Amino acid sequence: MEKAVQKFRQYCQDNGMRNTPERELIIKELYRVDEHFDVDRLFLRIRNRHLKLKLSKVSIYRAVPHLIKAGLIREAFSDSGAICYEHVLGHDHHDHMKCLKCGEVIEFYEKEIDEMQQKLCERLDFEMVWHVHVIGGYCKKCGKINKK
Amino acid sequence: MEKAVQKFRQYCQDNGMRNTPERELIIKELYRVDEHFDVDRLFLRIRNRHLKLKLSKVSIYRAVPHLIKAGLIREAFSDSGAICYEHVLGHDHHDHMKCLKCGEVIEFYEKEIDEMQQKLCERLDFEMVWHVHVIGGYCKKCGKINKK
DNA sequence: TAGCTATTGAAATTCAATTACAACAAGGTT
DNA sequence: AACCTTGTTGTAATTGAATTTCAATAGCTA
Repeated sequence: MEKAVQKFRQYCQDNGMRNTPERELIIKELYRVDEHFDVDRLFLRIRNRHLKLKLSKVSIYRAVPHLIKAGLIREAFSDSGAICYEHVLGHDHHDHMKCLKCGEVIEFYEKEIDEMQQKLCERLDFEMVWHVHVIGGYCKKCGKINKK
Repeated sequence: MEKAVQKFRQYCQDNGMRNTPERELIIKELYRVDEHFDVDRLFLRIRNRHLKLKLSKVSIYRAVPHLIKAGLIREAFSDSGAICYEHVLGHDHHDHMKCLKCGEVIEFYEKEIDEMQQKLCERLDFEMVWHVHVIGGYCKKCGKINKK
């Protein structure tokens, strides 16, 4: 977590930005829990945990693009309208499955898929910056039966 | 195109729904042009082409889930807030690359990636219903130089 | 410490998408 | 063919995520 704060401080330096308590609070709360989150969820978490401090939701919205550029978080998938993010620091790259019934999110990593993707891009002269690979379906528990 | 209309009529029958001129108009305009589209773009296309007819945008919003279930269209990717759809009928499955500079959308299909994805799901006992695989980056034309 | 300017929070705004509701019409029933 | 049930439509209001505006505030550097 401290690593994340450090990295963001560096990012601020490099980009003529200021390091503010609000941003540090966001990053600390962000990295305190290793879960997918959207802006609203993170906002509520901060509100509940730091009752003394006030932090506007707008500041989180404003911080997100920087956090992404700084390499702290990335978009994971979107969930009923809101974008869900996840940690990057200390996490290997992975993609997601999402159960359409219970909502569970399963992380997966297939080296070979990633490699083929990379080769494909090279073949097409396409310089990949990011990719999203989400699989929707029914998890082991929810199975084929209750598709609803 | 007529095939699409037919298929939707069948879908209506099967689901106790009514076949209306509005829905047929949507499908016809939808299948007249083979392009990615979002609700707003489709709405404007219909408005401009059929000046005499009035069709509410809400009707398109309401039709979309049915068109998806009926197997006529599917979500392709989302583009600055709005969801983009594409034809399913008469199109092989494919995924998308999107140039971050010029916005060009490149369709790709890698049999092996799809197969590995399928195997992965079987291994995890996950019943895949859909998947999204979008690669963002810079196309051949926009190259590495002008990243913005 | 002064001062430039990035950052903040509150409120207003945008924009896609959904919902409420009254009028309408499709299509089976008599 | 008129009737009636009920799915569908359009208008307008509403939701909800995300962005913008703007005045007040506070980092940072000289």
